[in-house]
Amino acid sequence: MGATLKDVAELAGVSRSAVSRTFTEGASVSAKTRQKVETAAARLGYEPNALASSLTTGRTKLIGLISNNFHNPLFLQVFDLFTRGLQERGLRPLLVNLSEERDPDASLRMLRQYSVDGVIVASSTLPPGFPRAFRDAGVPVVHSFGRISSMPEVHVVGIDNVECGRIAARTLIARGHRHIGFLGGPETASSTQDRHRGFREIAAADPGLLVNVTYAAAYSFEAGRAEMTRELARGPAEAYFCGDDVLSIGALSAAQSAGLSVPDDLGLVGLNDMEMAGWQNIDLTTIRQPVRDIIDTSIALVVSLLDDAAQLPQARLFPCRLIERGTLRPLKDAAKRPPA
Amino acid sequence: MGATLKDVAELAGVSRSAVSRTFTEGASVSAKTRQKVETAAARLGYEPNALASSLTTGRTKLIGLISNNFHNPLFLQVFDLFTRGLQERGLRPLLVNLSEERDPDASLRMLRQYSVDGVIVASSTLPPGFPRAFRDAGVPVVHSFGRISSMPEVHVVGIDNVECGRIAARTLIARGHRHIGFLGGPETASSTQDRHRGFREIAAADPGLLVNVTYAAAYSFEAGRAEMTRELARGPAEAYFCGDDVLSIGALSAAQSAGLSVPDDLGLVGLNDMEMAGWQNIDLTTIRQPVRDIIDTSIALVVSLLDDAAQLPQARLFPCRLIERGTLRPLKDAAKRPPA
DNA sequence: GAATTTTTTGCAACCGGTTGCATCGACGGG
DNA sequence: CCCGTCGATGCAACCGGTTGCAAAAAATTC
Repeated sequence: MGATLKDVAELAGVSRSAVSRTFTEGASVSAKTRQKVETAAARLGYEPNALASSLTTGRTKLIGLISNNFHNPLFLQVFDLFTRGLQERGLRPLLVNLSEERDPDASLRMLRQYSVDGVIVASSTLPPGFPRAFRDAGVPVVHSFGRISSMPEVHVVGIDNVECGRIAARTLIARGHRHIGFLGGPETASSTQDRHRGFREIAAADPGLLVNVTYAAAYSFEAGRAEMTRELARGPAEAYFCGDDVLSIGALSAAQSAGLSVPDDLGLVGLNDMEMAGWQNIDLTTIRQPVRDIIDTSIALVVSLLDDAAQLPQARLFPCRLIERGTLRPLKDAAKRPPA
Repeated sequence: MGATLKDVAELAGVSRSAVSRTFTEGASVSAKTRQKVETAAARLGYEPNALASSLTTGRTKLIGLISNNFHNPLFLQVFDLFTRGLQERGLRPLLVNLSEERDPDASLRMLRQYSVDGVIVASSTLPPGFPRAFRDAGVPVVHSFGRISSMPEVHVVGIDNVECGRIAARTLIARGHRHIGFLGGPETASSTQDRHRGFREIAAADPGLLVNVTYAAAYSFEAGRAEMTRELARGPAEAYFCGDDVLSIGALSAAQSAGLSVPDDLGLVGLNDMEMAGWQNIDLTTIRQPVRDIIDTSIALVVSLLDDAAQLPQARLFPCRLIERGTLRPLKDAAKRPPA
């Protein structure tokens, strides 16, 4: 359908190599031939075939962008930033949806068949087998929003979930609550486990503190609402740390339906600080995850790995911080603050 | 890095063609050679290079998935359904973010360089130049969520926005409102124009009806909230049709901040029925856009165009329907209903 | 103006596959 | 037993590019 190198070469009256060189950064071509080639190419509407060239160069500039978070509003922003960032660097995201029962191996084979130059997994969990499979294939992998470990199998960029748990617990205690709650996502999620660990650690250091721990079935509105409804029936804590903003909004909804006033009757702290947390009719106090930093770092990392895939897997983590809004009561009185 | 056809051929003791054929659907290979080849391939961890084969077959199975809606929560669902649907058919979505000032021509060239087999544009507006450029290149284009026209330049799958405007106006009138409002997105958006047309058409047929028309600066929460705040100051209608759910939620928030009770003091009808419209603490009455149907149809269409790109551009539209929730008062009394 | 260096150019091989064509062998029929 | 048929196989050319190498051309030096 489209014009090829040969067509352009013939029209311009030069060799195919000459044409190839004019389209290759930093190749040696005289101004005259370049001129001839460019007018010929323009006339034919020629575009070099990136796939054909990848055969000899060994670079496709394709990056597999893998995720299973197609229900978390935060990830719309994540996809936006990833696609923009990759595009700006001349890389093309090949999007892979790993939701549901889809066989991860099939996706893995697919990515190898398309010889992606690198892979970014944007998900808290990494499908088993991915690290080894890609290492064997020599394809760099960056795990964004992943669990930070001291001995990572692949490069990880994310937040310190344990520390988030600590921040949350400290915050709830600082607000004067003596009965606090942890409302996590699925108990099997490593992010939930890590946050619980940090939360428990701080709570345990405070004798006499009452702690409720409960888990929602999913990181979703419905699950949050259902679990909080159950919790209200069981006898709730005064304030909860929820493992995600959507979960928090579900819990908020349950509290409102029960006629409770937030933050007076029930306090809530979320996690993520997704856009809607700031909406005035939600106004969620939450712990902000530095999404932009994580993504920028992930992209920079994958770019650097393109040149040198052999770097030892590292974990890079970013600090999170509390965003004060309306679902948690303010500090009781100045006296409780540490002296300035 | 990975094993090639040649490696497998040598290990299996057959020709390269034999190997190629065992991996090609419907090629003629004896059971014996297939066996030899498969064990050799398994031993080497061989995966055929899809890009190399695309060179001769002329098919890449890559589909450009273009969008500029990376801020509308509906589109997370849209990406989910598109990626899943494409994957299930063995197609690979190459995601393109057309947000902001990015040069559409650059994306266009990129898609040609990667020889995508087809393009799906998931956006209400189509970048100018796309239709011709792709037609010239012989690449099928499907415009999802696009404006329906009787003389489409490319295949369009979407909803009838004019009819949505009519439905909204009829609904507001049926609820007994005599002063109704249209709160659109940006006035330049064709979707907004079409909806306004339908809305106005019905309103004009009802003498004595008061109509406010106003436009938000964007399809966003903040814009909806700001515009409704202004409208409340100016003297609002009794009930509004908002051009999008997020916009509606912004308007809802403005009403709540002003101390108005919804739907008693102010009625609201949104459009899209995105997931959060059903959340109990939002509970938005809205017009549902059949997202799944649009996407399934778009994918089926692009698949059929892969075999026969010459089909004349068609517009396929789906009906929308009102989803009754809590932001619009119910029908006043049974007497007003059409007799059964 | 000749000798030397540097730049430009084309040739040909190669990247990893596919495929038309001719050959080869096996098999069934007469 | 010979012939025709047909499936299986390999050869070689091709898909659309890139690149090492040597020759040609241009620029520089003396």
